[in-house]
Amino acid sequence: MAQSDTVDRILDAAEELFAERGFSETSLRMITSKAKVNLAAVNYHFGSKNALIHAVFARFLTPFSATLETAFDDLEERCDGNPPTLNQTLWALTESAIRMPQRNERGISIFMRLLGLAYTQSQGHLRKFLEQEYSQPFGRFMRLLKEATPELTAVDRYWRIQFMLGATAFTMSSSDALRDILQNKLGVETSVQEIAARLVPFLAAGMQAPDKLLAPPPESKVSVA
Amino acid sequence: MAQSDTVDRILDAAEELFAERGFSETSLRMITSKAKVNLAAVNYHFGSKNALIHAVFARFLTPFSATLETAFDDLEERCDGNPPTLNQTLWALTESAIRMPQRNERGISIFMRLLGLAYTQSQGHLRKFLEQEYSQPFGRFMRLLKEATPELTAVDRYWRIQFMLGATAFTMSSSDALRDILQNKLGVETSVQEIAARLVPFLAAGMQAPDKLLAPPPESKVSVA
DNA sequence: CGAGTCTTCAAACGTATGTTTCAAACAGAC
DNA sequence: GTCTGTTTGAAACATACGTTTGAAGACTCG
Repeated sequence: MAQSDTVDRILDAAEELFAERGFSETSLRMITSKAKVNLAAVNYHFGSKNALIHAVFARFLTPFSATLETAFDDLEERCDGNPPTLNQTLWALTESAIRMPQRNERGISIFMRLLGLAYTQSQGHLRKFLEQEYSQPFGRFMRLLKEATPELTAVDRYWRIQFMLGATAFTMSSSDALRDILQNKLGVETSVQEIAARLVPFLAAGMQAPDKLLAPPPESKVSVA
Repeated sequence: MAQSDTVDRILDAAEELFAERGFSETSLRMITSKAKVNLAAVNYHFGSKNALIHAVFARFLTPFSATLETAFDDLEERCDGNPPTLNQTLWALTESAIRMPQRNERGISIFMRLLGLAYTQSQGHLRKFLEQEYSQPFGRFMRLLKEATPELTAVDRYWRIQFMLGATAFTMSSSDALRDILQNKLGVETSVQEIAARLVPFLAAGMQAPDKLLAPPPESKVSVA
């Protein structure tokens, strides 16, 4: 074990536990005992718990954002000049995620869940870290979305992007549990690829829905104030 | 102060702090000092921190589920015989949430955020509590969704419901933060009602999207395995 | 081999948490 | 007014946390 596989053992254990239980609900002692590593190793190798959290994200996000950049490059080249469609953009993102080399078969769903938690748990330091570390591919994705939906106002687009993010992060993050339920209730097996194949059309349809209604449909007796 | 307004002061403070910071990130000392109440009062009146969390949810959720039941009653009566449409069902839910009597103007958004956190933070006790306490209106909502989308297979419907839940829970659980970002970037104010008015069409369109694609669109060079 | 560096280990530190204790203050009934 | 049950108060409890320490171990390279 040349260059301390302690670091990787810690990262593996932390990644899994954070995804399962959240950040503040996971203690360093849980991580180190799952990783079969001494408690002090975390502070020795990473400096602090927060720095460990950052490292967990960086280990996945750095190669992923590289993959994503080349996928976007390919896409824009293929469309030469014309802006890529919404479907193409969403698929470029989805395929980049699916095709990332995974440490294990749960890799994607674990990471989706972590991303969801990052957005949801109010860990100020994490949001700051992600923003300043990965603003470029994120901004590029946003720009592609904008060009693919020129009919939307900036505000409408903003909110619909949030809805997409939510549906994706939520579904992917709990997809293990959901897959199990589905198998028990309906006797169906589902792969991450199939979930993505169902999710993308859902997102695209939502993104391109007709204008927002400011009130409930006319059939309804009650109106919104 | 006849019947101990201590209880309500604690509930108010807890509700607000939980929504702001999450459950495990909020200590009893923060709550009691914000409520200007002795620390021991929480355990005296509620028994434990978990029981306090349950009480915060029950205070909102119990009247809400009653409101929701009558909204569903109204809706089904108005449709006499025919199953309500998807839009009608979603709006019945949304309006019931919006029209709930609020303790203050932030009432809805606080509670939406709490619901999002409940789904998102894996607080086992909370999920168990909510499931066994409010399974009836939830089941009824699911049944209405099923009748409103007879064209979907059970599996498709299952996944799309997850997508809807995700978009909703995620958006609501970070809606304050998102609103702030929006206000800073675009200088727009957004009320919960407006978010809902944008969310419902998005969900309805996604729910009724054309059949899932099993592969990326033909323009794409890469195919899913 | 042995000096020097990097890594592990057990133990402790200081702090914060949820919960308990028990006496004091209070309320309403007689 | 006094008694009884309920509510508050300050303090302590036990436990868990992130982090630090300093010595022991392992490894590299001359």
